[in-house]
Amino acid sequence: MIARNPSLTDQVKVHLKERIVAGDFEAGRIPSETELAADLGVSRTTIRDALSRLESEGSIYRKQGAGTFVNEPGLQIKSRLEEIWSYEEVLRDHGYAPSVRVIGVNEKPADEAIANDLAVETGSPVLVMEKLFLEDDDPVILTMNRIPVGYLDNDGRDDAVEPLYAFLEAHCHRKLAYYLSEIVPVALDLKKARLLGVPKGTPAICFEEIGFDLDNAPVVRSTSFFRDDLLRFRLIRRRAGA
Amino acid sequence: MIARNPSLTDQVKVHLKERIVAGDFEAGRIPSETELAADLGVSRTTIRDALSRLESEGSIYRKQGAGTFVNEPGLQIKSRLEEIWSYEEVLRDHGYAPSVRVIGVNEKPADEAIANDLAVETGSPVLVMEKLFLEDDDPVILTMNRIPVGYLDNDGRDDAVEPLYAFLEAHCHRKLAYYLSEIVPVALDLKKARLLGVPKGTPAICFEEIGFDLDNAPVVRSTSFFRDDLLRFRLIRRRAGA
DNA sequence: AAGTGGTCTAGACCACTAT
DNA sequence: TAGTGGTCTAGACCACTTC
Repeated sequence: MIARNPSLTDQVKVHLKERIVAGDFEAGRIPSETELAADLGVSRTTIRDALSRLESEGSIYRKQGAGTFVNEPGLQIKSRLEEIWSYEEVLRDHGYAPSVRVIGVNEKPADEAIANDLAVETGSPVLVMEKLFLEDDDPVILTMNRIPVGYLDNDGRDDAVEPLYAFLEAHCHRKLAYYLSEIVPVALDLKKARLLGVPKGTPAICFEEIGFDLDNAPVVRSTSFFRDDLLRFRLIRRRAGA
Repeated sequence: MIARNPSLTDQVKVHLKERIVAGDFEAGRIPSETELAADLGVSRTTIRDALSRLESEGSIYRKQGAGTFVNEPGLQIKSRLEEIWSYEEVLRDHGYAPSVRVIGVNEKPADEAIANDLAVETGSPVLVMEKLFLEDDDPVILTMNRIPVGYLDNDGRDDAVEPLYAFLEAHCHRKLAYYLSEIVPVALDLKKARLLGVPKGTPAICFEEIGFDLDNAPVVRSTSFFRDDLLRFRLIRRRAGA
C-alpha cells in the first residue's frame, strides 16, 4: 500500500470493495474509520474519501454515531445509470459475451436540432454511425452517433467498431468527459424493431444525449434504444442537498 | 460566514451557486481555490468540498492545472434524476403550480413480488395509495405507493395528500433515506391513460422502486408513470471510477 | 461515558496547464 | 516557471448512537 497512481484512495476503495463482496465483514459491519486508517497505514481522510465513494455507489451506508455497514440491496445493482460508459462493458457486467455489428456509416448534412446540439452550422456535414450491440446472437442495444466531419483529422470511419470514446480519441483527439442525457419513452418503429428483433410498436427506453469533451465542448450527439426484456437500468435516488 | 448548521460547506456551496447563476464570474472562470478560501475565510478543504458538490451536480467543471469554470449546459438541468425527492418540487422547479389529487386509498394483501420487495409475508395487508400530480389542470404524474399496514402506528390514511416522506415520518416514524429505482418503458393502459389525459397506448416512462429508511430497511414500494410531453428527465453520465 | 461518523483546519507535496 | 487543481497527512472538535 505504498505506490501512488492509482491514488491511495482508489486502492483503499478497491481493497474495501473486494472485502465487502467477499463477505469479510461479519454481520455487515465495517470497522471504524480510525481502525481502518491504522490497519492500512493511511490517514483517516483517505479512508473517508474511499468510503464516501463506496457510499455514493450504494455499496455501503453510514450512520453517524453508529458505524458503517454493507448495503446488500445496493450491491446488487450492476449497471448504474450515471456510470455507464461503454455498452460492451454494460453487457459484460450482465454476464453476456458482447459483440458489435456496424449497421451503417454515412455522411449527412446536420439538421437544425442536431447542429444546435453540436454547436456547428446547420447543413454542415456530420458522420453518422449506426451500431448494434448483441449478446450472443440477441440484439440488445441500437445506437446512432453523430460526429461533425470537421472534427475528424483523418479518415478512420472503418474503425466504427471501436468503442465511441476510443474512436473519438483516435480520430478527433478529444476525450469524452460526460454525457448530458435525456430519457425518452418510445414505441419502436418497424425498422428499429426489426434490428432489435422485437415486434413493431414494442415500448422501449431511448437515450437522447450529447457527449462533451474535457474542454466542455460538444463532440457527439447520440441516440440509443434498448431491449427492456434483456437490459434494465437501475439507479439510486437520494435526497437532494441544499 | 460564522454559524454552523447549515455546515460551512453547505453555506459556501449555496453562496457560490448564487454567484454562478447571477453570472458574477467573468468568462465563466471561477477564482482559484486558494483565493476563494482567503476571500471567504475558510480552509481550502471546505472550498474544495463545496466545489466538488457543484461539480457532481454539473454546475461547474474543473481542469487540473488550468482552473475551475462554469458549466453552462449543466446549469440548465432542472430535474436531475438522481436527486428527485418530492414530485411537487419537481413540478415547481419546472415553473408549474403543482396540485395533488388522491385517486384512492385501499388496503390489500401483498402479492409475492411486493411482499418480497418489502420484506413482509405474502398476503399480509398493505396500504395502497394512488395519487395524481397536476400542473394547473393537466395531469403529469401518476403514482402508487404501497406501505405495509404493520408499519403504520396510527391510522392517518386521510393524510395521503401529504408528500410521501412526510407521511412516513408522521405515521411510521421512519425517514426515507433513498430509493432503489428501475426504469421501465411501457405503453399506458386505458385506465392510466385516462387518468393522465392521453390516448391509450401512449409510450411512457415507469419507475418501479423501493424506498429504504435510515436503517436500510424497505418501507415503501412505489410505481410511477410520467407524461413525457410535460416532464422529461435528464441526467449527467460520467466515466465510472475504478 | 465511550465510541462512531461529520466537519473543519493548516500545511505539505504532486501533476498538470499555461505562457 | 508560475499558478492551478489533485492527493494526502495529522490533529482538533462536534453530533450522534449505544450501552
